[in-house]
Amino acid sequence: MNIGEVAAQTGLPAKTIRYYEDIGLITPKREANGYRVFARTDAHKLAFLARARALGFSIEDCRNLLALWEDRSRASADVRAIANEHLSEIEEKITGLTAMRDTLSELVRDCAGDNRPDCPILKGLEGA
Amino acid sequence: MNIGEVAAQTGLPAKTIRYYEDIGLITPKREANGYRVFARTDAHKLAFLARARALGFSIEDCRNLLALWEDRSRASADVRAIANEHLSEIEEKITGLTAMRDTLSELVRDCAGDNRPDCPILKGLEGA
DNA sequence: CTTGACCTTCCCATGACTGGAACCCTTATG
DNA sequence: CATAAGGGTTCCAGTCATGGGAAGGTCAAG
Repeated sequence: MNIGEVAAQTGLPAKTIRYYEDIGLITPKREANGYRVFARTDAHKLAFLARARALGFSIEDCRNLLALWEDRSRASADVRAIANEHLSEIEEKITGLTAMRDTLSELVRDCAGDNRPDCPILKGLEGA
Repeated sequence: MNIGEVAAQTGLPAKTIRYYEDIGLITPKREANGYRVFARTDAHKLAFLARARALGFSIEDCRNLLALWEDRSRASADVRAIANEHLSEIEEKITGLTAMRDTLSELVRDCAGDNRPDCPILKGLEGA
């Protein structure tokens, strides 16, 4: 399989796949002409990576998850620890964004949004 | 006012304040010795920027908001448009993160998290 | 006179890509 | 047989909003 095909299969851009090789997440073989050859296991790894990234795991988390995935004698506790850690980061982000949204939507609600210069949004940004 | 004082006042790191000067958000004067001198208006601008950044506005949004803030003949509609645009970006992010959280917490919930290798989280990442 | 706390500029690094240039390989067509 | 299209390759630079750290100038206190 060439890079284009595996890109189409996994939904990852070819550029990203090359990058993943660069940082050592995958190690596809090469043909005589220099082209990368992706074995089925490479494609599986990339699909795994695509899903993990879609769930917001960092590249380093992905590296660790991939290692656990390939380790037949892993402990599911190790996987769970990574996932749980990530889960609380996500929840923190949601909390922060929700606070932003609430503040901002109040300001927007109070703003007439017309031709006049008077603007509660700017007043809100100006000072407490 | 020197940079340290205005940093303490606004809560912005000195590095960030220098960066804001670099990209033209503020233009503090200089003393004979080369030190930046922050007038009260500079400090106000920085406080404004700190609040806008805390609400997640991009630097470019901040630049535009700052221009509107200083324009006595602005239309509040212009401010509102920027804020509304940003608001929907925030809401998109919240939606995406919430979806991640839901998927991930399901996987975590189903994972025993013990010494055994069997792991629903990895299975979930492996394929649909 | 020296110490320590400021301040300055400059360059490099982050995360996870993305864009683009310049070039090679393969196949189909005029 | 030349060429054009559509793969592939490497390498370099840019993104966003800073942060780290080096190398050095300035200033007030002891």
